Amino acid sequence: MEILVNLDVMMAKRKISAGELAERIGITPANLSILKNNKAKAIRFSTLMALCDVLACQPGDLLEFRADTPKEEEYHG
Amino acid sequence: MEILVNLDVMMAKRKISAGELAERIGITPANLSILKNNKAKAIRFSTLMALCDVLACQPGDLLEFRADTPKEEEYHG
DNA sequence: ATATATTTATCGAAAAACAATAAGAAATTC
DNA sequence: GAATTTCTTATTGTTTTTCGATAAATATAT
Repeated sequence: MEILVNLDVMMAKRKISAGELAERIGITPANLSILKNNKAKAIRFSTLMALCDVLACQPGDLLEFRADTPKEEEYHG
Repeated sequence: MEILVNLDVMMAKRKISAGELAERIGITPANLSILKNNKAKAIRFSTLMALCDVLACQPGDLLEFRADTPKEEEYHG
């Protein structure tokens, strides 16, 4: 059960690089990377807003609730 | 330009009260109220996850990016 | 290989969640 | 319409986490 940040998908759709996105939303590339790779534990609405603005999308395009990552055992055991 | 928390809509759909939701996701009613009434400036993924779990919904059902509240002038001016 | 882009890591500072609590306001019930 | 429950607002303090700044490591082209 987790929240995933699907920034990579939206970036691919918009053909925008991490560096450019970081610059346009006004955070450092280092911090954007943390967000993009699911290392963040929270997000400020100001940041989410900037992302939605620049990527022209909705929070639902960036955030996903995944109830479960099925375990190996369920496939093989 | 803002992020809105549409918790009230989802709560209405699920017929759940603020008190019960607070208890089930494990935060105080006071803090849930802040979230529900758009007074929060950020959200932890752990909280968003609990909300999505209990309400059986996606982040996109709870969070909305609104580009603009049209100003009076644009209607009358 | 060289240059560029991204990721990871560390440090410090500022912001904000959240608990606990109390008090006020608003619904609801009787 | 009074009592009761529920919700909201406010305050204080603690803890968590973002985020900037920076540097180093890694990956990705060219």
